Amino acid sequence: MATMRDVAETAGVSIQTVSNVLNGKAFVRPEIQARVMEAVVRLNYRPNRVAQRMRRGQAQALGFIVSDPNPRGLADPFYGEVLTGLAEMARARDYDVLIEWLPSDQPVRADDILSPFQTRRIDGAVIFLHGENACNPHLLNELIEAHAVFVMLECDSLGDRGYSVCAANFEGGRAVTQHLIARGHRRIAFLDSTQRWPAVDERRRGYESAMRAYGLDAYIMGVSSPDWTHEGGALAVGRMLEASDARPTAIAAATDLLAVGAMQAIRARGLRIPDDIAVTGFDDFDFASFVEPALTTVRLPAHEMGSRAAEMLLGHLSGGEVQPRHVVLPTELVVRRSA
Amino acid sequence: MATMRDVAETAGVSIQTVSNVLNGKAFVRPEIQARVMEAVVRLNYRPNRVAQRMRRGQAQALGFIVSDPNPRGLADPFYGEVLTGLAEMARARDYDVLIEWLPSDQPVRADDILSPFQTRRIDGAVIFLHGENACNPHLLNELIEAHAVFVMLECDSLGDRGYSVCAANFEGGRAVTQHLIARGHRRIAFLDSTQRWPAVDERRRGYESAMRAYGLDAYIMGVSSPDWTHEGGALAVGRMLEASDARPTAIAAATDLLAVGAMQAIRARGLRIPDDIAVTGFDDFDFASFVEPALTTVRLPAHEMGSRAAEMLLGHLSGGEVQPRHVVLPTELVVRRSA
DNA sequence: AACGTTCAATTGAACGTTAAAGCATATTAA
DNA sequence: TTAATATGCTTTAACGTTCAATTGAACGTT
Repeated sequence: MATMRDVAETAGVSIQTVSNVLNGKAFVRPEIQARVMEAVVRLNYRPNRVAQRMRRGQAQALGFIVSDPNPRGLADPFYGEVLTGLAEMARARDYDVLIEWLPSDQPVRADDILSPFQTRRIDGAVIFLHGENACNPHLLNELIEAHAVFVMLECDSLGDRGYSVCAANFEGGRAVTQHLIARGHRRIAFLDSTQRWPAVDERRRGYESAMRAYGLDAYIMGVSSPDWTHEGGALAVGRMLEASDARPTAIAAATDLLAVGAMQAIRARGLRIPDDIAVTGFDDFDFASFVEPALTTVRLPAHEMGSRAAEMLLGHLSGGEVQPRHVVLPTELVVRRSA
Repeated sequence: MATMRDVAETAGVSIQTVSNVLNGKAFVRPEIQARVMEAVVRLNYRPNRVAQRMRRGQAQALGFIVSDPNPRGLADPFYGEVLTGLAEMARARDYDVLIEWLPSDQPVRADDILSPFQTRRIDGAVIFLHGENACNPHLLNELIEAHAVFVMLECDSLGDRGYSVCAANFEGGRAVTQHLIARGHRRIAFLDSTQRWPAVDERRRGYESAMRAYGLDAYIMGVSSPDWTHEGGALAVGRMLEASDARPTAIAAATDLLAVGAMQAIRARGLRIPDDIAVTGFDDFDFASFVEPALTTVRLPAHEMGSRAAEMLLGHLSGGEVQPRHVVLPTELVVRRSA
């Protein structure tokens, strides 16, 4: 592989001049510029990014740090979409994207996240933490104190000490509940995990807000173990259907996966959707339009979350003032046939 | 951030001795080792990976290079699963994983793939190319001639000049067809895109092989535009259902997405699955068990494809002989209710 | 003619690490 | 006792690039 030195020798100039031509930092005579560029092409020279990173003291790379106990890992399409948005934006600015998948289901330690910063592999990171790790104040404090540059997804608890990009979970929860109410439902249950997760708490508050606005009683169904899975949703809803005399006419699930579980349990008991019980989800996963009946749900702006987060990181890294520090991107009610 | 120099000064030894202690390259007196380690802990020293990469002349990073015209990008769960397997293996060997998403739907150029190698950002790559890019011999030749270290997914046309990891597409196609035959079907159509794609060609050959073995006629239904989508599948199957007098009793689709499209078209005409027409897919996407009826399909070993590919790359990079060069991982027939 | 300016290129040093050679000191062999 | 060998740490140099300082020429001013 040709180095700058080779180019310099071929063009008959100094190494620094080659650097100047390539980076446009200083004025170089057009004639010499042409000679350098010719050598660059002839030798098929490509700058050694590692040497650049070394000399410039910056990694020119962003990390995508995800912690999720789910064994399917990054296969969750939400991550893929976020990552695509992130990768597109990074690519446009010639930054690399590094994947940091934290497989453990134990509490995330600050070191797990700081490590790629400390070893100078990334300049900044988009961080998504699942469940109870999501807004852990101790963890966040450690990151701030270490001066890590990062954007949290679905957690805006850092005020002016941090950046975040969130979906409008509250509004989404309210919109889907209002939709159910407008369809005439009055007994509407919210299907949730018992494991806390701030993003989902917002969805539930949106639901509660809508219910309150219409003077209706909220009814939270907690799914415990297996958490956040369709099996868990099916189990919880199944139990409810057998026990209950005043069963709800609609179930608003906190995620599409829980909604699918609910649908399975409902159908397994010979009930019809949406006639006997309406079901809504949240996320608008791929399969939402494939299930029968197609799922009414709330779409997350996943792709844009990735690109906006990258934009904020890159803005901060290039020294600009990034405002606002906390972005909430709109969610969208997608009405299909399940409610 | 502390450097090796700081550690050396704190411990009262030379920089090289610190390096020796940390890398275990030369014998250092236990007493001095302890002093160095103490300084490392006290200063919270972390090796600068960029400097290591620079000095050692290797990136300690693997790329995951994907080209897919689909605008949803990496959101396809297949990529997520592969990536998870890749990331786990890389992490275990302390390699980084770099995402290289080639968004274009134009032919992939060798430079797109070579660029991260030439700029020294990766040592090796797992490459997945979609559709007609997949086994483009010119492209592959250029990669080989540039001495790029890579493992192709779903393309084994390189003989002893390259590495590959494939799913047993042929066997999967045969197995699912045999399953349909065993269920009594005789008129079985294969639902495919008209756009060529070697991995899917294998599936079709598996289908044809099974059909031939039972003396049955193959019937290929080509889906053109929109390619590889469920809309495309629905359109093609819809047309077939209206035109045909001798309609098939089963449809073996080349992908789950096409299968879902087929199911929608079938249901839209008031026919029942599997009673009137049985449907099978290929991929075992998340939603395969959520559609109604749950889809009989063939599971791809996506996670293992990622980890095996990483293993081969790492093996090659550490100078070992990697055998075999071409790995075919078993697929698994997953029988659900659609066939 | 002497001087300061500007322009266009060069030179030297540095980023943090590791390979290789170097140099003491201690140990062994003749 | 002396040379050969082993041990344990240090010094030097280098990876490829960019920053900062420097040189030398051309030019205009007084």
